[in-house]
Amino acid sequence: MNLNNIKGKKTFSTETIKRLSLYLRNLKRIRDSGINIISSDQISQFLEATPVQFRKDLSYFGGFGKRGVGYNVERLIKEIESILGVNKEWKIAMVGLGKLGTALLGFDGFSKFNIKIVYVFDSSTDKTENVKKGIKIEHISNMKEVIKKNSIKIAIISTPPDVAQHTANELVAAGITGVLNFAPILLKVPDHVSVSNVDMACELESLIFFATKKN
Amino acid sequence: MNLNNIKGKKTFSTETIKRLSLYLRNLKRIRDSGINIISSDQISQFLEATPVQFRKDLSYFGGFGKRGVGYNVERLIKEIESILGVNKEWKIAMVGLGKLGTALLGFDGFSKFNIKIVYVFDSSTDKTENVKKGIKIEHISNMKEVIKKNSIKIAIISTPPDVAQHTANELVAAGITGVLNFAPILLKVPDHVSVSNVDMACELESLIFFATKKN
DNA sequence: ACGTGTGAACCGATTCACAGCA
DNA sequence: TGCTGTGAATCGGTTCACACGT
Repeated sequence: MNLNNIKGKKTFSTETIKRLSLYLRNLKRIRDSGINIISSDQISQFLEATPVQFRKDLSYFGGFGKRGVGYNVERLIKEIESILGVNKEWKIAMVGLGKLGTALLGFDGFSKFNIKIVYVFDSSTDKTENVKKGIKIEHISNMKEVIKKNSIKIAIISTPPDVAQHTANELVAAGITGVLNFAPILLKVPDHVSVSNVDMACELESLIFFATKKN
Repeated sequence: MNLNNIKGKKTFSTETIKRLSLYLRNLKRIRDSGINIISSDQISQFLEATPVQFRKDLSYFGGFGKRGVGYNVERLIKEIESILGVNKEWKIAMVGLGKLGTALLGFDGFSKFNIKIVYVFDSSTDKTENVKKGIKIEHISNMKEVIKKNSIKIAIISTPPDVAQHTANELVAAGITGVLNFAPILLKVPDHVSVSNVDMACELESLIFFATKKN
């Protein structure tokens, strides 16, 4: 049992954590296809990861496999869920209900991961008191209070870029410690807050480069 | 003038290209605020990149600055657009018009980058001949032909995971060389095809880890 | 003097090679 | 024997330090 996440001495990277999330999803699919035991070699065929990387990533949090045998799929799912902290439902907030925010709400792709957008805030008053898919849209002036009262920790910023930093400041003041940021700007936040930037335009533009320059 | 993208000897990474795209967007905002000349030190304040990284990234494609002075914003924008190949309009295709695909179409966040989703394919016949926002939704059986005929090079896969690989195969056969993949599986494609995976659930799950484990 | 451009040094993540255990 | 778990080696990307041009 090796716990590297001891204060000041974490040897695993952000990528390790993202991969754990990916492993988890694939393990669930493997479980659903009726497989109980799997080796790192077998699972690597479903993944953009080598068998060693899979084992190494897991080794940061303990050894969950049996030498000479492999991994118990069901147990590994439970362990990774526990490591990530996704073994309970997460209620998260979203700020900004423009085109992007509306699209994200409609997409609703997080609910099957036990992540639910339950609070949505927007500055436009005509959306206030509006209800979309059972979610009450509240005015941004209530944001701080609602987030504080309900101890929300994770928020999605889907506001226009020019108000994103201000929004982030408010969210941090309200107790948010994780931000999924869709605004194409660099958010300045305190050390205890994590920001993950999603930028599909950058992905597409780099794709255009590689898809047309390769030979 | 240094061209490292000579066959078999490219020294820059995928990250370099993604950063160029990010630089481009920020340079445009800087231009719009009326600034003509900027140093790498100044621009780095808008970015998650150091001044050296900015200069290094550019140096792979040539020296665009003036020593002792800085960079001409307008010229740099033109140069980066030319490097990425985004100095013309890109017509791209989308396959799969479920919740995610519909959300992406509604979001329409690519059009301001000169990237337009002009062909949408779906297997459901009741969506066929349908028109959304001026885009004709075609049945997937026409996909190969339409993509070939119009020389489309980039496609978005927003199908369910179980048909994503098959879709990718068809797309590659039709001449696609770049895929933005939203399906949470590993696509197997030939070497000349680039795949960029977008997985917001992974982002959120890793965010939950860091946002709750940090202290 | 000032800021760019870049080989060299550094550092962190991945991969290797093998010890350890069922 | 087979596959996991992991210190050591390797590799690649970032940062340093400084030469160069204006």
